[in-house]
Amino acid sequence: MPVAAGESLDPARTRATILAAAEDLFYRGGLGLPVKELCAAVGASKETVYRHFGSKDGLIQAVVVSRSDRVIGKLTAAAEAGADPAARLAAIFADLVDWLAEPDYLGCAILNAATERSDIAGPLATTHLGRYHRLLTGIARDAGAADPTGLARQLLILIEGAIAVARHDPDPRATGLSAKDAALALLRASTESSGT
Amino acid sequence: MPVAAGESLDPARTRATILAAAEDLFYRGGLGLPVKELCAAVGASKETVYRHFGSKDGLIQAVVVSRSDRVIGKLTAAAEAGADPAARLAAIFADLVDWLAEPDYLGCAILNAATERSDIAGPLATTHLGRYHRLLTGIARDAGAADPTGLARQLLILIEGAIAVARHDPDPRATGLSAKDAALALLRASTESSGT
DNA sequence: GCGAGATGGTACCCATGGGTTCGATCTCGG
DNA sequence: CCGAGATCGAACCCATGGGTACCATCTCGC
Repeated sequence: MPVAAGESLDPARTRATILAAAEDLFYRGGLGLPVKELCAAVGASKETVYRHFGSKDGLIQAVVVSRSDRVIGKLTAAAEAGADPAARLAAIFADLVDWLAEPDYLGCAILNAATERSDIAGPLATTHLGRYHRLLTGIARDAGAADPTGLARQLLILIEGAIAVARHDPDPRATGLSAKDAALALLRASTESSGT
Repeated sequence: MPVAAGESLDPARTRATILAAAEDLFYRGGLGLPVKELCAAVGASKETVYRHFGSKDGLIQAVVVSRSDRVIGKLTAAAEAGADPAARLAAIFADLVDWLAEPDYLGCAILNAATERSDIAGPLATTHLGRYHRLLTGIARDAGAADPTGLARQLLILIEGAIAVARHDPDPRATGLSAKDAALALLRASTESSGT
């Protein structure tokens, strides 16, 4: 299915198609994927890819940014769903558990990219984790935690830890549930000691 | 400093030297390091490297196995140092904090390798985390936790989470300390609810 | 001192893969 | 209906890097 076969020949759409395919293929097979294979998968020519992204490094950067935006967006939505902070946190961890248990789960795409290409993805990973931490801090603050940023740091550690461990775990669901239990226990402990 | 310049020309020693250098260089720059550069760094010829390790993949495998053995060994020693379980756990996390704060800290070499070459290092990472979990389970059991394997899973998540987050954190020490606090809190909670 | 095995150094082979170029084709706005 | 821009496909260029071959040299045990 070529990018522009009988279709609208829309550059923006072409770019989006390539970006989506790259995001998927890079996640599944690593950033070492040859551009040629990406082209074959998406039915695009190398010239088109390089016209839209300049270089493979540019493509990698675009992929990571896109991924981070989507993850944070989805997370923000999940965090706004529940009424009380505990429920919102539980919702976030429930989503996490489901994700970890997916058969083609392969860890955090952003941190994976940072490992493979720290020059490009390292700073993006820092930004990503910063956004993540800010989001969790909001929840911790709403819950009335004594030290919101500290609790948020612990929650972030639990999330990323579960993401890392589940990848090489025979029972990823159990790992996710353990993280969830720990998160709720820490939230409880943090709110008990201070005022409601 | 060539491997066998005026020295003992001992194959085992040569192998160990190459392995140590590869472990260091792979950690700092990733597994993409050309064999040629490793040779230049250690003063060995490619022929020697390939005679000892067969292929670059063989070298990578040997490096990861070596690293896992050393980490588990060091950890076992740290876990046997303290008297009571809480102290042993605190010692493990204290070491962790120091490690995370090192200037050239770059995350867990084994999980990094698994990200770059899951075909080789993936199974080794699973084994590594299994060993880690077993070790923590021992501590949790000694501490009288209600669910030793569950608590151990949480502790492992905290450790690996801190390792992952600290890598892209402007304040890695704070991240390590947060993980330590969380670990001790979870240990306390887990032992309070059951009998001493 | 002498032969076997280990090593360094170098040159080499070749597959891979990023990036470019060019011509033919297609779509769309004017 | 026609030109501008987008696209495909394929050929091409070239740097990189894994792996091999060869040779001189060195060490060590006999």
